[in-house]
Amino acid sequence: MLDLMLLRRDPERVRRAAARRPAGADFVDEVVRLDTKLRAAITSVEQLKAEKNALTQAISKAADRTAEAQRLKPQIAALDARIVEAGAPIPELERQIDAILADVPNLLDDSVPDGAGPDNNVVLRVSGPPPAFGFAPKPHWELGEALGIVDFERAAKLAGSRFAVLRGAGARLSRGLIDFFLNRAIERGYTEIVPTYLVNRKTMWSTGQLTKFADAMFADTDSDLFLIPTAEVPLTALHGDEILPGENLPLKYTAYSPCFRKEAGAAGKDTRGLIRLHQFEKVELVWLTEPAQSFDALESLTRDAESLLSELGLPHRVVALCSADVGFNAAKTYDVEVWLPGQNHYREISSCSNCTDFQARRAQIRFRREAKAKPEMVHTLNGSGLAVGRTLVAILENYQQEDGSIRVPEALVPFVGFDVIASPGPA
RNA sequence: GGAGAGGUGGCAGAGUGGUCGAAUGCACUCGCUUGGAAAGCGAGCAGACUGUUAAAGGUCUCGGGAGUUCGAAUCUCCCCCUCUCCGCCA
Repeated sequence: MLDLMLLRRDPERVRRAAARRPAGADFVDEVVRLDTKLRAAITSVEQLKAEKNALTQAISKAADRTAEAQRLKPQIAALDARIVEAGAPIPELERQIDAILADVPNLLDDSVPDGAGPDNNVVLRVSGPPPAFGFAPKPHWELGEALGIVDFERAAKLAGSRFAVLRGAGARLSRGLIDFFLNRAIERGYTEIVPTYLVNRKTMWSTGQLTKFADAMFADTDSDLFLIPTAEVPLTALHGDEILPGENLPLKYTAYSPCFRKEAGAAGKDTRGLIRLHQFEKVELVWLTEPAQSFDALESLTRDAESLLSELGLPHRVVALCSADVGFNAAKTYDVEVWLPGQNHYREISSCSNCTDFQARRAQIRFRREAKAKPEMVHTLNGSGLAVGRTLVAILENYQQEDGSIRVPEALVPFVGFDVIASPGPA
């Protein structure tokens, strides 16, 4: 949520920044108009209430309260009527302002490149040339099914399309990756969390997932609980409605979690393979920082994600998302993309975002610089470190050999207990 | 699932209709004291909005919402949450 104060004080600045988004800046004038009316109404109500409170106080201080109450009743009743009248427009004005602001995306950072779509994203660095193969590399779904370690047919039987079952060495590879990712995060100073995988509506709203733009999430309407689409939600909201001591910042959290997404807007996209499923595994990285540190933190967070790919020997690159591609919550986003030789393109494997104070304001995550200082909003950042399924895809495709077997990246061998996958197992 | 208890400031915990944004204790901040510390003493210490150069001042908040009343932390109703006991269970 944008800062209404900023909108009041400097609507021109908000207008300029918001205009860079496809959503545009039309809301600015409307919000300013509504807010001006709202504040006028509030001011008059408060003045009238002050008058009424003075009379009420007079009663409580009177020698004969009953008599004084009788005497002042008509005046108080008159004030009550005026309070009701002056306050009548307030709920509707607040509702309108909230409804507008709730769906306005975060303001982009100045460093975000302009662009109309993914083609305008800027490649910042490339880890190295993609490896050359002495044969035609296969896509991971062919490799995985031939080895018997990925089973789409039985997953469809169990749950439908966009699900996969891992078997034997595939399952162990997935589990080993989770362990590897978590260990590396801990080594880099992250605190591991086992969060809830279901969250309530308020939590989901507070991290910006519940907007009119959001694809529907899996939910239990009976209890009004939502399956998390990413551990970003519980990790970011962990300190919601709290005021943190400034010296505790930055806070760095990591968590493994399953992620559930309906993918309602992705019909027909990535229908084969493990790329886009209703259920997948991910290790998430989240930072809470002081405002001045958040953009340095974004660089650091992105390096953390990249380092995992480097250690696994997976070719990758980092791109800065352009103005049209940065998501609702973020002021700036770097995507880390891994090379998939079986499909001959780069594919997002981690999306690292600085959400500045946007989620913090929704979730009310604040900090105090010093003991008596006024609370300020923290900045929140998140990124995958990494998406487990997509890493598994990258390993299958990059480490495939001509006979269809898969070498296990050296760094991962201690975590999975074998160095080649030639059959489903026992491996 | 059954029965009961309870939600007050960072924590503990008073407060059952007015002078209560709220006693007291702990924690915390500053000062005094001290060679230094502890103890002791003094002062401060909730958040939001409004207002102002800054302030003063004002409004709201005692889980959330609605109501009774001139006046609600306190009374009534609804909702949410937590805890205890019993049952069941990974």
